[in-house]
Amino acid sequence: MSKELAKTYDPKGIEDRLYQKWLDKKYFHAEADPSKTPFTIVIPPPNITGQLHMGHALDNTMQDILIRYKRMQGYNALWQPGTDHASIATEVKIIEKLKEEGIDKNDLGREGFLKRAWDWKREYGGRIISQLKKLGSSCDWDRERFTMDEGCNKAVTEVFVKMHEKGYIYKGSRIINWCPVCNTSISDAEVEYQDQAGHFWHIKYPLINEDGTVSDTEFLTFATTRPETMLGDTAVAIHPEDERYQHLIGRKVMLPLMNRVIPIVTDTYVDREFGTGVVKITPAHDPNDFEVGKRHNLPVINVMNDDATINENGGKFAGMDRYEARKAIVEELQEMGLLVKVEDYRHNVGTHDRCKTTIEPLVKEQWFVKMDELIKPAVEAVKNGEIKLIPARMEKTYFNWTDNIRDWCISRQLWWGHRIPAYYCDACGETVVAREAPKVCPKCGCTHLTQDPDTLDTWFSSALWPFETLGWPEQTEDLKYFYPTDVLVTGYDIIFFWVIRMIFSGYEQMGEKPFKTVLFHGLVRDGQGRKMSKSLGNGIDPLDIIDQYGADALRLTLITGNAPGNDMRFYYERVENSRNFANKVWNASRFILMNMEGKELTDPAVGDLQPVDKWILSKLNTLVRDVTENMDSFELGIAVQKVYDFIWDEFCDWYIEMVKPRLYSTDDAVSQNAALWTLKNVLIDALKLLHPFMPFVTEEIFCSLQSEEESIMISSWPVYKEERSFSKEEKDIEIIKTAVRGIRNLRSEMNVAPSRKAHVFVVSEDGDILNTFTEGKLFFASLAYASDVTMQKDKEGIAADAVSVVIAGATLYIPFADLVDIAQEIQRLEKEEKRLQGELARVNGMLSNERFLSKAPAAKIAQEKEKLTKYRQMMEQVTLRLRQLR
RNA sequence: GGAAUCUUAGCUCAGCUGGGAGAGCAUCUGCCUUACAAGCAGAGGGUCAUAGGUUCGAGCCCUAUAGGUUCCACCA
Repeated sequence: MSKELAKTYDPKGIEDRLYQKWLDKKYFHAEADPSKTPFTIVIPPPNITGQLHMGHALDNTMQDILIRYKRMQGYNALWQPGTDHASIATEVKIIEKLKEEGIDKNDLGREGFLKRAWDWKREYGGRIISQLKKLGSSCDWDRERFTMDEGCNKAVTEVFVKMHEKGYIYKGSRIINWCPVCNTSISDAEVEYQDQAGHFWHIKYPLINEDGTVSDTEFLTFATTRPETMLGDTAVAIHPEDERYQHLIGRKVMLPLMNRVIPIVTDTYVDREFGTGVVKITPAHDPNDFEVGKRHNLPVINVMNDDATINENGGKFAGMDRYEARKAIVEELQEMGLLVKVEDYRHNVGTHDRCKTTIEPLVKEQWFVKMDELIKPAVEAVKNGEIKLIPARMEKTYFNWTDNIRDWCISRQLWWGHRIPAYYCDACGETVVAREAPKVCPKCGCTHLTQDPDTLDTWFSSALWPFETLGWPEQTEDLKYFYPTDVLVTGYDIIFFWVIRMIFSGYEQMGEKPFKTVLFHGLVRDGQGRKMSKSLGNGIDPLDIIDQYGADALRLTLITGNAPGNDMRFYYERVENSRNFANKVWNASRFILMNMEGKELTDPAVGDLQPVDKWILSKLNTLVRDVTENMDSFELGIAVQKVYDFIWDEFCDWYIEMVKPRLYSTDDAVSQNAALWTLKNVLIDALKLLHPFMPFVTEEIFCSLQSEEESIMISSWPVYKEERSFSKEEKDIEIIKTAVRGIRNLRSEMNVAPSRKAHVFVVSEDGDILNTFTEGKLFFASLAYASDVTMQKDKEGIAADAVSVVIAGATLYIPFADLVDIAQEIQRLEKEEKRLQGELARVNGMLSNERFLSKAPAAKIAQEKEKLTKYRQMMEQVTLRLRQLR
């Protein structure tokens, strides 16, 4: 046990060694076991393309804290890990890599491309996992899953087929968001709106006269930000009640450049106040126009190819890029005298969140999930508290989305992902959705069927994550035991992408919520509050921080002062502080180990414990209760702050200092044993409370105190013990602390050199000297040791003692009250008096209110009565003390 | 346009259901005291954005105003 511990804590080597030990001992592994209560968290699966960033570090630290806490509490804790195939992100990366090699995706063909993708997955998929391990994550790695592994594939197909059977999945021609660069459709959630500078082109279309000729005097003027879409115009719309245009209802206009006669329709979608009150209608290239077109049975003319060039429907502009065409069209309209004016205009443009390309709304055949029915249980669950969101304000964001939900476009024109299990008959075109590829067409008997080339949105499989990882669609023991999971920890930025979709999928497939609580965290920003991003180059690599300061320091930094759902800024100063704290714990432990050297500890009788011992035990006891409460309500930042304060302030700065003289003198073995015993036991419990946050340093010390074979991570979480609550001692030591501070201040004010020692006389009310001390290295420690003498009480229970201090030849007689300054004391007491008056009024009011007495629970009434007594006593004391002081 | 959220010490932020104004860093003073200078002991520094209101009592609840951040929707 006695090994030399370094003077400063160096996490290097220690962390890897301990992690390997935990792995070897299989501490992270969980098996279904009906004799124990499960506690389950599924990891938000990181992308296989990903590198660990601060967001991951925060997310996984929080999960690890919860898992370690529950594991110590005796729960069967499972942290289910895995990775996500991240279809589009991965596909883009692979295409980039191929491009470097001079290979085009299409040259490889689907099979060849997928082979490359799987190679990529094998090469890089494990990278982020090993990075998570550096962080200390106690995931059950034996259960690692991948969203495209066999089980997940099965789950995806099963869900698709089932939902198709129920009519929740359908194929339809809709206007979708098309990314011309990625060449795929994307869902609404993937569109990111950016404020961009653009233009507002005011254009006029000539009206058609009654005789069918094109008017050269009558025009209809409107404004557009996208003139090139005019090629696909099939109407012009006005508001039905717009007085300015009543005479035009029923007439037609000539679409210039295309020489197409199109109708004027009336629709309330048109805002009379905006622009000229006239809107050109392009059903194929604008979501709103599409809806208008449907209402008026307008033809849908698609004028664009998938790469956003104009197609053959665009007449002579065919082949041009959309922006080229825009220029050409505007020029031509100007020549024709149909361009009225051009204004600068800022507006929001939809872009693809991955590649930032301006998306093109296009009408395409795609697969959709019908949301109106599916979303209902998901809304209900949050409304009635079945699923709790933390912080609660996230519910508003949640409902904001669910209330305005639209059908989910799930097909992607990509290769990397789950292929849609739909098959088309080559002969008759019949669509078959099935778990297995059909051999013959059920309609015409043809044996040639082709599978839909599209794959599914990556979030389609992520939505099944909480149950597919536990074995679904098989009814496994794991699934029955661990589902529903307990907590989901994630960033608020993917509430729409992922959280909601998991919730409705859980209810739809399992008939049960996927998790009980969702704990949201914010973004980790840089020191200037900016998002960390590659393009800015302001990202801080968590692995660098771990390398430099240790994983414990990183974890503590991420958790302290971080409230749920709030963004935080990352500062190196704070990491240093965290590292310093690890060092503080290390050194306090070293001190205790040194003093325990060669001593046999025995459990002391309660009577052998000194007031200081009882004080720290009592403080610890309260801490245990508070921290446990905070942990249970997911207030991790508050919990760790309390542990931090206890260890640094109460334990190190006061208790250890106060206890030193007992350790250094050999004349009282009983007292010494009590001190050592207290030191060791308080340290162990404090380490346990700290372990979820700082697993490595706590384990290292724990093993030095106990034995290498043991582990703090499977030790039991401390519990509140009534018999360890010593309120009298707590109060006494607090008074001593005040006295000590007062004396220190006095010395400081008098500017006395530290070599000049003070003499302290503890004097009773009658002026009898009860004890004397000489200030020295262990000056206030002596005071504490003698606290039973010092804290003589007067009849009213208030410390009436005083101290005399002799410094540099001058004798000062100081009643305790003076130490805190009489004026201040009076002020404080007056405030207290006022507070108590208010409190008494409140409690009195309550206890004389019959409605309260009849309706409130008995416990509450008893509690209030207790308070009343307490407040009365306090009031008496305060009044008395005030009289004395005045 | 709708919504959320924030405004607390020089900086960055905690402060849970109303009762003590706090932490880290920074600044200043004094200390290498045999666990720790990555430390110890102290100090200074705040009308808790502004104006009202509710309450015995408001950083916290309500209303309005100003400024910031974010999300959603998007009017061509």
